[in-house]
Amino acid sequence: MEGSNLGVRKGAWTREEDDLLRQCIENHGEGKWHQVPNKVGLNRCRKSCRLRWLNYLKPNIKRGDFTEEEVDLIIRLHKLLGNRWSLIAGRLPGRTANDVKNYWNTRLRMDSRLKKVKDKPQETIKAIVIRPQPRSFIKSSNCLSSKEPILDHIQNGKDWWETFLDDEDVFEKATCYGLALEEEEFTSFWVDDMPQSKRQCTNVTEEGLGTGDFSFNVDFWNH
DNA sequence: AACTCTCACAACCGCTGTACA
DNA sequence: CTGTACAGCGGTTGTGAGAGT
Repeated sequence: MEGSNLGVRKGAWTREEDDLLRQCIENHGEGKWHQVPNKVGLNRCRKSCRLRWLNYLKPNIKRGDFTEEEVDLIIRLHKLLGNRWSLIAGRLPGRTANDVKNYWNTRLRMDSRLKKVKDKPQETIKAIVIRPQPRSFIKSSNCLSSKEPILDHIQNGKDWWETFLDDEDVFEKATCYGLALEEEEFTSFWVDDMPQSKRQCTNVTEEGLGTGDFSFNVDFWNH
């Protein structure tokens, strides 16, 4: 049973433990966390290993203070998504869910900037969260529309975004999320299951943004 | 110098969702 | 359909450093 690992070490990680974990991930890759302790002789539970890697050891983790832009994004996303820290962190390259959560709990919860947003009259801010749902893409026209027929077009076993990047006039199906803050012209769009490194952020100029009637013009670029 | 308090961050715990037999 | 194992998430706690008294 989880949590009853008698004799498993707890508390702060040592440099040696970090090295063992890093070595294990480099050799075997991420995932299969339950096997990690045995593979390298780490006396830690799989949760502890996973957390240490994701929050501290993983390459590309950004250290240091959050920028104004990041803080602004956190506030906006939290207003839309609530305490869904992993989703919020997913929009902040190099930041972890734990980082965002800690930052929120220690510095932003009582921040005056939040109060400003909260105090705005309800009719001046309209946050629209497009829940995960299938959309179709037409690359050639840089257009995304729910009115297009959704095609189950799976090509050569590739992930859909691979073909999306390679080919012209490719229709693909995906589950996507969209966010839009009316008035402040903040809009973003991302696609579920797309690896962070390959995610495409978008500038979205919206027309008729509302329930069931989407018509986006999308500028794509790669990270 | 010694003690207390506060804050930021690391880590743990309990729970949920999912895959699979 | 049910039980089990696992990954992942959010809430909470522990801890160390620095500031204040």
